[in-house]
Amino acid sequence: MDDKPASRKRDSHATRKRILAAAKKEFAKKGFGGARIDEIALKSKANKRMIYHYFGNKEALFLKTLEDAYIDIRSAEQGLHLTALDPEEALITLVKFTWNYYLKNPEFITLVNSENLHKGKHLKKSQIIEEISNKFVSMVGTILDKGVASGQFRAGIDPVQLNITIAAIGYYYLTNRYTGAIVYQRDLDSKSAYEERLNFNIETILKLVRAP
Amino acid sequence: MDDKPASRKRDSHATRKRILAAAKKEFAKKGFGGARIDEIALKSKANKRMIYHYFGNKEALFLKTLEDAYIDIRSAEQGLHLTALDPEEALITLVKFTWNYYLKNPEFITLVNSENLHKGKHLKKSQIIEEISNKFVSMVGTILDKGVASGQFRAGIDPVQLNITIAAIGYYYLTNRYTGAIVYQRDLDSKSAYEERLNFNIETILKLVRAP
DNA sequence: TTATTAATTCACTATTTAGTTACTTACAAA
DNA sequence: TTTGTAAGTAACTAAATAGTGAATTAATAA
Repeated sequence: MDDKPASRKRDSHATRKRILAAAKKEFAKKGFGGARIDEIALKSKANKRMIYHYFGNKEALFLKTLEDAYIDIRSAEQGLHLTALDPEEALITLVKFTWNYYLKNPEFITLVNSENLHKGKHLKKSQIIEEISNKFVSMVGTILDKGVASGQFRAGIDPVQLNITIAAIGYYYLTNRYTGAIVYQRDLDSKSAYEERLNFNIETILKLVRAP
Repeated sequence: MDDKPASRKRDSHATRKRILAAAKKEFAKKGFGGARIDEIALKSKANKRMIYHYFGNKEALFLKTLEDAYIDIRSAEQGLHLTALDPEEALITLVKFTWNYYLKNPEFITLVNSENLHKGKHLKKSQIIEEISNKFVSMVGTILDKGVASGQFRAGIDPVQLNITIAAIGYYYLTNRYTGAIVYQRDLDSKSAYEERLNFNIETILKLVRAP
């Protein structure tokens, strides 16, 4: 029936995947400095030597993990086909998507935080990030232009600043919800708290872009 | 002339201060997991044994460092006397202050990030944080109430959500400016980029709160 | 002066760490 | 069936690592 044997004992592709999955969890959980190669080897059920064989060293493994995380979010964004929507609907969809992606992929946030702690030294070496970012950056620009043309949005909004703001209002809340809960003495981590925040964020962005 | 000798050879107060200053830098630079006690001992020119003598262990030292950071920002905020200002002026001042504090105290951001990576486990043990946070949280509530009463602000804005948003739009930009510069292919780290962002943030908050 | 206390130092441990050397084993093409 | 290649393993190293035990030294109060 199967073209390939059901249980290959040697499978470099599968081993690489297991290592990357374990690395994502470990780096996300403890940051680059706190992550342990031995732990990644254990959790991926790969021999530690294979990590060095496939990825070279800890820093290169971190970069690959980070690249994969960016590729995942950017391709999911492309799948939204936002430029086909009504401009206001497109922005609402983007705010919701961004929020839900961060919520469901908490590793993304902590990986990015860890990389910024190191001032972007790993990502700077990446060949792929710039090209996958281009489409993403121009997307919001296109939405804004359409909204200005239709009279729904005011003119002169910088798409990069807007993009950063859309990310910020979701990202900050989620990454800092633990200290936030202590400072604000409120549960920020429940389903109803999430709903409330998402609605507030949509409101924030719409009030920012809408024509007077 | 001097009441106390100019160069005391034994000075527990000074030693503690040097240790805390070095710990702040080290934890901020490498996160809790990446920070090294030996490095803190070296940089503070204190014997490593003194760190354990005064602070117990790495986690307790981290908590003390974090507490001091929160105490510093909260007392600076209290010094603004925002509730005495016109409500709109008060919010603008708070947005500016928050931005400039993050910019001039980058350790605050990375310490808080590191603590959130560990889901707030250290700060939860803090006795002092809740009480210093109370005044801060109610401050924005008072400003909002005054603005609603004067007709400048719309009613129904949650002061906690607003507070989080004011922090978010500054914090996210600054903490993620390194990966941001790569993704957006723009220098986010120059004086003019800072000015531009601060203006955008003030606009975002005013459009959010102003009465229609 | 002397006894007490607290600041400081030194030398140490047990464990963990990233990374390596040298090997064995499965597979597939010839 | 042979043989080259790549997947995988085991055992190791040198340097770090958080944390300690026990001694020494400076200031101070009696």
